Amino acid sequence: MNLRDLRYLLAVLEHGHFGRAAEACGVSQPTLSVQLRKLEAELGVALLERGARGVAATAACQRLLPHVRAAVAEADAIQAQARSLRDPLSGPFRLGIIPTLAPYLLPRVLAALRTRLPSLDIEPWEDLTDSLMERLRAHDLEACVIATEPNEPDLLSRPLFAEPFLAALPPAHPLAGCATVAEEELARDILVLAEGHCLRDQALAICRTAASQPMRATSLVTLMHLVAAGYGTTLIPALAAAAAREMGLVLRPLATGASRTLRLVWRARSPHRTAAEAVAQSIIALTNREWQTSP
Amino acid sequence: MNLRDLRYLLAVLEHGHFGRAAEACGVSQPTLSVQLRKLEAELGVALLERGARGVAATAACQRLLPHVRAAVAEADAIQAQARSLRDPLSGPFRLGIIPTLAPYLLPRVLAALRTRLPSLDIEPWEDLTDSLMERLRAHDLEACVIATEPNEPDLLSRPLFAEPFLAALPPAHPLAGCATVAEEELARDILVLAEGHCLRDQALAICRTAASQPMRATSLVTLMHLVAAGYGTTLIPALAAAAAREMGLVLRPLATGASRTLRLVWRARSPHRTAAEAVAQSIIALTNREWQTSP
DNA sequence: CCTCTCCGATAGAGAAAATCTATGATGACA
DNA sequence: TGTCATCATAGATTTTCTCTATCGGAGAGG
Repeated sequence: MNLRDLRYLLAVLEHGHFGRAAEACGVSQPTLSVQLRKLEAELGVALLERGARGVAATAACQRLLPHVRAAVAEADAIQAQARSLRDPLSGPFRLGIIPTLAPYLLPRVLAALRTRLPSLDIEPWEDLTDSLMERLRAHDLEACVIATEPNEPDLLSRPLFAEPFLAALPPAHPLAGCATVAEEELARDILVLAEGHCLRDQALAICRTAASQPMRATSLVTLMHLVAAGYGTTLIPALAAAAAREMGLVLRPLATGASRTLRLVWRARSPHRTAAEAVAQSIIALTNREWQTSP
Repeated sequence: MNLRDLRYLLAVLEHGHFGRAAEACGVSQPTLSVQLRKLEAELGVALLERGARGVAATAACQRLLPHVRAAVAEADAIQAQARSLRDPLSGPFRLGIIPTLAPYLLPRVLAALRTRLPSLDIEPWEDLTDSLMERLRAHDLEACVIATEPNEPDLLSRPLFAEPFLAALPPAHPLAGCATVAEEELARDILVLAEGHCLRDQALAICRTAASQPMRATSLVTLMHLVAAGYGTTLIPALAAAAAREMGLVLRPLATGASRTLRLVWRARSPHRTAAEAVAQSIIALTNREWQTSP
């Protein structure tokens, strides 16, 4: 069975006339005649009653008609939706982001991304790096923003921007008086996130220490509350600075100026790589401008 | 766009593998490869991401997928329903019947018709002859049972049985004592149905008179009530005899034994003519047996 | 590091299907 | 009883699909 023949059938019924239906379909009258006879033969059911004064649907045909119309309507829907998805910079784009970045980056770029890529339907998805990469491989995400290098042959990535780390201290902390903080000093009472957060590993690596804290924090906000309450110090990424300051923390640059590099990662063969590149480009442009206007 | 290609797409997504999908579809792997590329080109959208380890749907494809599945499901529904309609003695069969016959004939034959033609879905439609014929011509009915000859070139008909007329009298009526009633005598105070009922015209013709009654009755039951109440006499078809007797009317054969002939009528070119003939045949057989068992 | 294997893409030939033009058949209508 | 309108049919042509054979790339494993 063929959608074309179903359309022929609907046309003949609509016009009640093979010739006019053929014209409407842009084919010759014998074509309709042959194809509809073939359709009747295939279904084993007489669909049309050919009278001297026009053509009418048989009762059997009337029973089938709702399904015929539905099938044709679904086909039309496929084409209509495909038309709106035709632009590579359109359609759904599921974007994974790590939790230590999402709440601080998204408010800054999401609205602007919608303006720059109006047909791209960016659906943010927040999770830990490993989960994001797994979803990316499983085609459940089109791209993700992470702070590590993916190092997989199937994946491509592009650096977006470097985000400096800052020492976050309670106001009363001895180091709060220094202009910069040496990583080794921070190490003494540093608090880090729960396992799985890349920021945890990076903080420990930068401070050349291992974690031994009794508290478990699964978000930066929790961590900053702990610091504000005087349990210790921590290392936060620069984009979280405003939130930290609002909580009364003192922020100091690190002695080495260590930073993490955020990257956009996507599957090398993904048909959405064009969109991914465009998203990367846009985030780069937006964050560069941001750094300048509100450092 | 083609239903076949949509099925190919679903198969590839289901198997995640062109080769196995091709086998499932009963075609070669290049066929799927070519056809699906063509489908992607036609829609202008990348549907599949071909990876080293299998094939996956793109985000665009996932948006289209519900419509694709729906279109294929509707096509399957068409074929399934067509299969059940394949038998010419199956499917809906809208059968028109005149009001002076329907309530008396249908109870006698409908159940038996269902037994004899179990897949034929007989839907009775009661109306006056003219309306029935109009609906028949308009393909809103497959056939009708009427008491007149259609006399139209597009229509075929077949006599079902002859139904004698009986004089219906109130018990106190002078003619109630006679074994038979002469039509001229009945004519004096005969009551007939409203205009449009063929029985009205036939009764008046048989009695060689014209109607001049003040009362208007649109059903035999009403008419019989009028007779029972002593407003006059009437002529009823034999199948209504039992109902008339139950109302206390006296029934007498007519002197001439006049009767009406019921006919089944259908469109000469209707694809349901086989069913129509079968229905006619069945009614003939059933009523013949009926006459014998309960005259 | 190199081969081996697996998988999808491609090319070209062949088969199948759809379509066209021309014409036939049938019934309505004047 | 022609004439018109309408759908069906025939045969040629074009388009589309499908096949076999083969290519090329990417992992896997020695």
